[in-house]
Amino acid sequence: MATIDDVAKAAGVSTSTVSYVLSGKRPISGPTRARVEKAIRDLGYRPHAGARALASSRTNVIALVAPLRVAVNVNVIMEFVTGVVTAARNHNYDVLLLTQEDATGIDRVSSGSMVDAIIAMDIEEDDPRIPLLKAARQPAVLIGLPRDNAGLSCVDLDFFGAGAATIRHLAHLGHTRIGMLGAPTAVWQRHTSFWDRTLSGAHYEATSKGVTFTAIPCEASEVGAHQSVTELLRKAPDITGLVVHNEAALPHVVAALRDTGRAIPEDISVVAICPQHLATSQPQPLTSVTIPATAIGKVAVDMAMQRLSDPEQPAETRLLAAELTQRATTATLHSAAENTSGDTASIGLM
Amino acid sequence: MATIDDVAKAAGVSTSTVSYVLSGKRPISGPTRARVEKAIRDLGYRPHAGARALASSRTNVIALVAPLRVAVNVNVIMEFVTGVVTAARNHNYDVLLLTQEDATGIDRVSSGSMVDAIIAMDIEEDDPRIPLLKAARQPAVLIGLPRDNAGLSCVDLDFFGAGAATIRHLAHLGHTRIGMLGAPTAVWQRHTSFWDRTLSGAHYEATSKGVTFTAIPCEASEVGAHQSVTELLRKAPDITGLVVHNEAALPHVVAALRDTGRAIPEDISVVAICPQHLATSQPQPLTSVTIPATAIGKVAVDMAMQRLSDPEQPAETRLLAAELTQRATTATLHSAAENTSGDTASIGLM
DNA sequence: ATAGATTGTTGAACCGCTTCGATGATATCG
DNA sequence: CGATATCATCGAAGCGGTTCAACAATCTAT
Repeated sequence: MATIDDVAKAAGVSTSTVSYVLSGKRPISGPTRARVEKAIRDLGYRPHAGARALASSRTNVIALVAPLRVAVNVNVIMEFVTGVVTAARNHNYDVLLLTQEDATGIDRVSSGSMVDAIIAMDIEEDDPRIPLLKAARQPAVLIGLPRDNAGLSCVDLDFFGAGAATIRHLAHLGHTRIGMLGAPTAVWQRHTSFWDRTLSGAHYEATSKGVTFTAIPCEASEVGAHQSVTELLRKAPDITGLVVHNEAALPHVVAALRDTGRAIPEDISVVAICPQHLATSQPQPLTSVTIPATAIGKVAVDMAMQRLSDPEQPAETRLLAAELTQRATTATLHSAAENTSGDTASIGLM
Repeated sequence: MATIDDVAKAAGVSTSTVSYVLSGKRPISGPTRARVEKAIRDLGYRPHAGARALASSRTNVIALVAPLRVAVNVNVIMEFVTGVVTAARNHNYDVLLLTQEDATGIDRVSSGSMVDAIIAMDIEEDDPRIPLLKAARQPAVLIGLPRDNAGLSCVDLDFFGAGAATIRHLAHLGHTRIGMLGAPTAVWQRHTSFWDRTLSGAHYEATSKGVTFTAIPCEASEVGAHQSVTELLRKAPDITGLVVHNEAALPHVVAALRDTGRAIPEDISVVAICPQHLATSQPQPLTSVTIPATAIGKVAVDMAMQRLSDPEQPAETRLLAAELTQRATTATLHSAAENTSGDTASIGLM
């Protein structure tokens, strides 16, 4: 492997000149720069990452802490990861992948100076990683919103707004009895931050709009989806609107509703909170609030880069606005009443 | 950050002694070792990864090249990644994540000495990455089996054997008209290695067992699955056995078969090639050949480590034996005949 | 013509660790 | 008892870059 000295020799300049050509931190005359660049090309020279990291205290690597268990939401996670990796490359950064499960990971890569910044996803309200991230010498960006985020940058979809938007949309269409199928019980109990916030937003909007609102958990499997639909319809048999915030269960929920003889959107309107491709790839495109996973990943990287370039930069929290797109699965209660018994309509007036 | 010199000073020894305590490459007396270890603990010392890499030409990082596009088989990919990351940690290695799309990635991390080895997944017959991997100074391990694998280590499920096993199983149950739904057209055309081999194995076994065999592609979506099922039943209306090698389409295929009025396994036996959790999590557990993704990821890492510890170690190819597990979706043609018209049975005798 | 500023390049120190050869102290043997 | 082997530790030379102070050469203003 050619070293920087080999290049310098070949170009007839000092090693520092080569370094400055590479980094652009000092002006180099045209002819000199050309000679150096030729030598680099001829020798196929590539700076040694370790040497560079040692001398400059920059690794050009960021750590990404991701939940790699076979999770309910692999699709969403994958999209986050893709967004992060792609954005990182645009800043000339590579990504070191850590699993949530490897508790020592954060400390290891941080105090070992393996990375310049850390991005952690799937953050819970009281996430055990928070103290580690605060203690790290490198800036950290969380994808999610923990209870205590002092000194840490956070990005996420405005899930409170997302929850509210779904209710507002359904209420606007005339629905007054609304149900919600959410995360699996485990996520619910873990107080994963996104889920708590969706629920609050929905509750808040339901209260202020005066509509009844019933939310229950939903497992990710086909069987679980059927059970949850059954239970929800038992608890609140008169609902005409349903919010589903569970990517994995989505298709099964739709199927289960049909199995009960309910037509979508004639008998029941359905709005999802999920990545866009999931909403549009269904046989009947779903009205949905998009989870812009790729965009969030990109913002996370950008925030990390910002804090690297200006260490004085204070931590900030950025919540991306929720946008609801109406597709084929929601309709006004009025038009629904045309195709169904008067019961539903009268209930709507209660 | 404390350096090795700080530790040496605190322990009253030379820096090299500290280094040898850490690496164990030279014997150190009990008392000395104890003093050094105490100093390390007191100072919270962690070796600087860059410095270490520079001095030892070992980074303790491996690169993993993964297809991060939202692929049909996110679940499987995720499982490979998990297997690799977990296994890597057991060897005290971290994982740098590269995307397939970033063509420069392999060369960058290789010639920049960012990693000690490279693992590439989702290999095609004539994969454009092969020349890059051969040119790399670091050992490479492929998950998949390209046409030309000289000098490269490969691991994969024995997909030829898997394809053969599905046919053998169905033939053993008396089925003589067998259909197969495979990868999407794109994968088929790309000659992704696993799919070609499954097909060959199935064909080979079908020929030798004298059963008729019809395979067509299948897209990953619900709509695509329905279309493929319809087309297959048009081309080969008399099939009593079906092999599905397409994780994403699996549940939709099952649903589509039911929609045609066929009961599983009474009217048609179904065997899948997919990760185990997918087969068992269906409402009706599927007879399947397991894709042991986690295990393959682990083997890939182990092979890489082996070649690192002994550079003379020649490249080898390891194909994990395919194992078929019978569950609820396959039955003998005889018992099927009891519940169906004589037509099927007579065709079975042809 | 000369002091001062600007531009382009260099030499050398340093980043933090590994590893090899050397050294002194003990143990082993004929 | 002296010669030799063994054990534990040390000093110093890299590994391959970055960066700073300094210097030479050229340009501007007086």
